[in-house]
Amino acid sequence: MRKEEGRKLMPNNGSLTSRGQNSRERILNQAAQLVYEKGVRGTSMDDMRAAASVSKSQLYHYFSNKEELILAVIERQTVNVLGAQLPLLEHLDTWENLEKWRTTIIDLKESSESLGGCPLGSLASELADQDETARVALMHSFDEWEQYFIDGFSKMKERGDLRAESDPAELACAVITSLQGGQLLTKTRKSTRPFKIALQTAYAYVFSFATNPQDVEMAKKGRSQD
Amino acid sequence: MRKEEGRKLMPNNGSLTSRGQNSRERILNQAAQLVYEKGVRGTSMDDMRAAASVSKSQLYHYFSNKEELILAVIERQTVNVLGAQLPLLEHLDTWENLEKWRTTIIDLKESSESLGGCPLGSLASELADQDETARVALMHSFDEWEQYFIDGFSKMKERGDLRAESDPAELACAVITSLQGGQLLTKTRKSTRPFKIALQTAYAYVFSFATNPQDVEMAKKGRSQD
DNA sequence: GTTACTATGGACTAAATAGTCCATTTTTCA
DNA sequence: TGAAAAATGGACTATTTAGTCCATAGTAAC
Repeated sequence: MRKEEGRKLMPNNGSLTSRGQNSRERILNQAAQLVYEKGVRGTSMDDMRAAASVSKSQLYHYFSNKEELILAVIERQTVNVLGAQLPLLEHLDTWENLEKWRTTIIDLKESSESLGGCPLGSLASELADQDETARVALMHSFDEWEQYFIDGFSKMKERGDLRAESDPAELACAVITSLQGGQLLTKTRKSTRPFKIALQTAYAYVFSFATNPQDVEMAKKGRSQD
Repeated sequence: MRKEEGRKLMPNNGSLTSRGQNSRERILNQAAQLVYEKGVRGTSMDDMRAAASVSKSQLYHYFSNKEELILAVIERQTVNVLGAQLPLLEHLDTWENLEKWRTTIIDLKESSESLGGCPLGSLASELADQDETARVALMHSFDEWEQYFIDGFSKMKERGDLRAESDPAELACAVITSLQGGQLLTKTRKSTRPFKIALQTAYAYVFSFATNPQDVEMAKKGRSQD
């Protein structure tokens, strides 16, 4: 009961007690988890209420309706997904680091028992056609994700690792779309094979714009030797 | 009222009158359409009932419950999706025909107003984790789809268009996953750009196994001249 | 026509759903 | 300490949902 530190005096955000923040967090975490497992329409407000061990009035005290809660879930999952890869995302500017990102998320996928697809992809598939606000939010999540790749590829282009006719934005889009397709098929087939093939496909496309293909080979070797 | 021909005597399948078949078809078509637009959980049995202009008892006369109806929808959408590309799918064994398939489905996507994603992909995203029977059915749908590519790539390999170290099954998987990822992002971004980039990415991967890259260039030129 | 089967209409139920409302408890801070 | 604000408990409602049931109408074939 004494684990939170930034306590008392001056509510951290819009007039929320630390107790209140705690409740709100619990709701949001449980909601994100449930929605990931059962989908938005497959998760009732009461399911989330029960999972978070709060009362109905609390649920509606912190989120005025389901739509708003789901919007918060989208933001939360964006932070979760990008956060899990953040240190790697920030340095996607060498062949070696690019390789490291790939092997890391493949290991992540392979070690997890879920095979449940990407939280953002699942939300996008369910909501893009139903809720314009959610669609735009998810689009921005993908923008944010792609931007790390755009930045990395741009640096590689400036440095001369990628040829002048390469388009960093296009390559970034290729990586994210492939990854999403891979997640979807992997979830459907309950096998990581499509995921790996999809990433391989996207990478081959990126590599095809390499100025010195030997650099790419070296980066791969460096990985497998390690 | 006289449009159906295979009428009378000997019910075409399990004791269904032509009138009955007509009702069943109407339900299935409307269900497929509604589920495509609003998702499985977003479409109630009553929605489908109303759209098909049938009574509750009819709905449950032809489909014993929602799960079974959705299973029928999966089969129907598989036929719809593959059927729309069938003549092209059956001859994916030259660079030129491969190009023709790509340009055709891109044109299809671009001309349609929907931008609503692939019906099979959407179903897979919603159901793979929820309904094991549906997951397996969808997996088989993707198997069937991929098989056309496996067959085409195998022929190209035998003929020497694709190098010996190429793996037709892997290339087929690359095409389908890319396509699905492209559909998802295109639906989220309301732009056909991701769809086109995803296909471009998959094709570049396939082309990278070409024995004679000039053949590929010729096939592309042949398209753009036409 | 009569018999047997198929097709249809629609009322009905039990459970689940999103959301409201008000009373009570706990915390803040002057 | 005491008033104001935040947090909580939980009953309640109106609607939607999947699914049942029974009665009636239509059709096939002898």
